[in-house]
Amino acid sequence: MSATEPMPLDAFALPAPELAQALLSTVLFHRETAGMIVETEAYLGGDDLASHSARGETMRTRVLFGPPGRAYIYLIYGIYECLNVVAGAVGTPGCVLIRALEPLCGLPSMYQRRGLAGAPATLTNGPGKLTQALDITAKQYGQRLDKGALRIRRWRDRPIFETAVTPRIGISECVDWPLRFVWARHPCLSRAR
DNA sequence: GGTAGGATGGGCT
DNA sequence: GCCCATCCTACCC
Repeated sequence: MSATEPMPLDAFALPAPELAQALLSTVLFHRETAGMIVETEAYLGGDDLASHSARGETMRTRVLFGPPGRAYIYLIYGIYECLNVVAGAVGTPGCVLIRALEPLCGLPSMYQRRGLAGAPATLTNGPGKLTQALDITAKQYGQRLDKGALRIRRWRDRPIFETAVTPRIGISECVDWPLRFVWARHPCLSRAR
């Protein structure tokens, strides 16, 4: 595959469902490790009751209401961190959850951070797994993703792949909304479909 | 192949 | 005090 190039900050200024699709095949870098994004979910503002922004702006959700291209990171089940990319414009609290990567660089570090053996796909085929493998924590809350230590870059020549759309995983509201986007049949997805 | 249960802590009512 | 945008292990087909 060809080399990567920076993703300009204004490329993140899309409605969450469009950004979720645009982020497929881009590469997430942090601390000597990197992986290609193959699974995302869009979370909307307004009437999307599954979104953390649905109950308004709080200390935790503050970054969702600001400019796009920032990291929204939260602790889930007291154990795992989940990484989201803030989408849209100021005041529109959409975001994109990064759910799975294909490991590309620094696999020994990923195995060490995960503390488990297994196939490379198991390093990053889930939202809690990939943050552990790339050492992404609440310390990165609010950071810009177009440049810096935690960054997203895109291939100069975007690979050709098929996108599939499904409902989101693990939520109890808006369960049928088609807002999960995957690289179809990719071996590193968190679920087969 | 499958599922049931526990870990664990911050956010919110 | 309850609820999680999860993961792993144990156990059962």
